[in-house]
Amino acid sequence: MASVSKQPNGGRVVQFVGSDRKRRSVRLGRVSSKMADSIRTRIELLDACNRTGQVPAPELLEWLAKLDDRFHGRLAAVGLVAHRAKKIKQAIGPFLDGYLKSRIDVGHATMTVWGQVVRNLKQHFGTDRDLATINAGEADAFRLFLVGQNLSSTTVARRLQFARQFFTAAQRAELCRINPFTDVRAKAISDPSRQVFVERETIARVLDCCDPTWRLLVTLSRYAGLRSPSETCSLRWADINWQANMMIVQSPKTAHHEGRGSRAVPIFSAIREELQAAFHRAPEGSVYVLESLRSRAMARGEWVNANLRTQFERIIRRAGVQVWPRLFHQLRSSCETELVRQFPVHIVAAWMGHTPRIAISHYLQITGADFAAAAAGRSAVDSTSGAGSDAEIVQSAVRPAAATLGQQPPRARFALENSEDWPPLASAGRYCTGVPVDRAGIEPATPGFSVLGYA
DNA sequence: ATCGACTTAATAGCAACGCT
DNA sequence: AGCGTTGCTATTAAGTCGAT
Repeated sequence: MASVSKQPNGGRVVQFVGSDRKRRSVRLGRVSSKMADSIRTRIELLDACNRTGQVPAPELLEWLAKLDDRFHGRLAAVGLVAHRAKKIKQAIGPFLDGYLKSRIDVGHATMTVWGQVVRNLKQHFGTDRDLATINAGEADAFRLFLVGQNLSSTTVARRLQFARQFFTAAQRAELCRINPFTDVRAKAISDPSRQVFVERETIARVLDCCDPTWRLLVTLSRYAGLRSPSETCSLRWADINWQANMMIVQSPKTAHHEGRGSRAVPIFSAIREELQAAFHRAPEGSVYVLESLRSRAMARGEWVNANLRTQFERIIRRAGVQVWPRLFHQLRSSCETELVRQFPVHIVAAWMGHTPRIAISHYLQITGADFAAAAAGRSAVDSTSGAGSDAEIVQSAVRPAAATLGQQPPRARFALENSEDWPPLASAGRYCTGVPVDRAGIEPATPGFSVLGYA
């Protein structure tokens, strides 16, 4: 049926007559006679299947599947098997651009971050590079490239994670066989030097240099722990329940998680006055609390980089205060650090809109006040000024809810709802209407508003 | 009807050819 | 150098036919 012969150059060739009666040769290169013979047997089997229309045995199919493209191509050339689907060369640049474009499901900020990784990948590999040819070693080299950019370890880790995600997408599209980034990981080590506790005295000096709008923004960041600009700029007057001392904070960052598009946050004593003053100032029909900043942070209904940082740094310098790293984040972090001195971490984490685990690993700080209090034999709670009043506000906020429920005392209810990670304190989406509030009274009535969201 | 010798066509094996 | 094709020879399978 088929024969093996040796060529002058030492290579072997299997010859047979195909079903079209033409003599065909399959070159094997320099292989042992034993190997050549086993291939000859398989070629005979394939030829027989071709003629009789039978499906090759599983073992034979497996052998075929494992062949490299080159040799498989030779078998296909002589009509023994069908040609493999032609591999489309996919350049990395166009693929990544297309991938980003296709992901209409992610937010603007996510797209910005992904764009940075795409930029890095294009820089390192070149836009025309066939992504199927990138191996794990080169993915390792990309990691070192990122390290060389003087990025923090968390950034490197995160960007590698995104690179892995992009290549998984390519793999699923069958544009590459393996994901070269599967095992390329970097340990994210948080940099404690970027953790700063912004003292109340410090922020007071900064507030003195703020215009009213900025006063409110900074106050909401430092004393209610809102994310800026996403949450501060999303806050509406309709979200504020003056009587219940509670506001519903819209949270774009976590909106993609079930039930975490918004949360209830107490109107702490430290923010109430600022909020009320802003309410007085607000023009008739205002919807958003920080309308003017919002218009700068939004364009065509999408978030854009508001770059609050530049202006904030100017204000801080004007106040004669040294600029601290991660401006708004550290205000939020300082707020949470203070709050856990008064309330259990699971409650505070719920107000902050994250889990206790995130609070502990990224937010809670050790401050000089803790050392001072410990040395003086007091608990950290005692050392926080104004603790009593905030605790009262929280109690007053919780009481009506408990009354509505007519069930457990408020504390028990909180513990129940927030025992592990998140069940949301308030599944607040249901009463966030976005309807402009009538500005007639300073404490607008909000009928049907239940604090915990349990009507 | 069956067997074996002989003939012939098809196929196998080897090596060289010629192109890229 | 590597590849597919082709020429030539050897081998095998199939067909033919006469002797039994």
